[in-house]
Amino acid sequence: MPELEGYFKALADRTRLRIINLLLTGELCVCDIQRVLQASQSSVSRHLTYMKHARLVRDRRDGVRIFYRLETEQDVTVKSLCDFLRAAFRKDNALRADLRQLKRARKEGTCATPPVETSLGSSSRASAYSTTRG
Amino acid sequence: MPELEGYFKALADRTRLRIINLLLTGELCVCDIQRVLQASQSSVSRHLTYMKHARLVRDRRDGVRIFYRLETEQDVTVKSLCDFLRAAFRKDNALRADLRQLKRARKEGTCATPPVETSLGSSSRASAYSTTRG
DNA sequence: GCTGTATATGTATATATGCGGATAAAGCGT
DNA sequence: ACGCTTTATCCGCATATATACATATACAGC
Repeated sequence: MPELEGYFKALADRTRLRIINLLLTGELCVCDIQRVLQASQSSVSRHLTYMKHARLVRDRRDGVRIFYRLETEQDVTVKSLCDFLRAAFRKDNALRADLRQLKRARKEGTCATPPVETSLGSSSRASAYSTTRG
Repeated sequence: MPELEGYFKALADRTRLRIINLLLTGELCVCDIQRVLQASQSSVSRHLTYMKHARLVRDRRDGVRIFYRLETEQDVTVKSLCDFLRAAFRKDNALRADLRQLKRARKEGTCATPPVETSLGSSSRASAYSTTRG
């Protein structure tokens, strides 16, 4: 019930802060987060589940993938919390580095934003499934 | 070094949130906090020490007492964090109740704000020491 | 220096939580 | 139905931390 404490518990971990940092740029699926952060799959999944229970993020299924995004529409508190985080994260070099990695990953093609198809699939992403258009 | 995580760790506990809620109204000494929150002395002291190490609060000695206040002048991040907290705390009934208790305590006379001396010491506070005027 | 008050800390215990590796479950394509 | 991919969960282990009780420290006044 005291969900405020829950928010802070959810924020009290480095890995989760890194994940939120990425999600502040938009929706992402688990495997993208895993790749950008170079973290183990179980770790990323567990942290996302944790934040889901804390009502910090929301998930959405699209085929095999689960996309996560910040819970900003529903909850006003989370919204202002994210505003604070966005400002505070700018001062953190490691988090900025993660964002650069994400940008690089987006160019190669993440699940969320498929690669710009100049001719055809030229990305080195190893994935047997199409991203959205099933 | 990643102090942001430290802030959130410090906020990820109900008792510490209650303490911060009180400190948002101004400086307080340990015994006042203890009395208002009805918490054990060691608990209050430990939590304050924890938040001091996290650089969320600052302490100041005055005689026997140690006064704690939020670290809002020094750190801009803490300042905006406190702005967020002030707004979020208003929605929490238990925290509002704590504030009412604090107000009541202030009337009887806390260490921080001694009772209004209409004639002489009429408060029931059990304390052998004067508050500031030593 | 002794007494009493205020605060901090030591110890022991219980609980929470992080992690990696393995495994399970769900969905897609053939 | 089977295999592959993605995600979630289970297991064992290590660490962190909240708590209560007891004790130690710091300070003021006599």
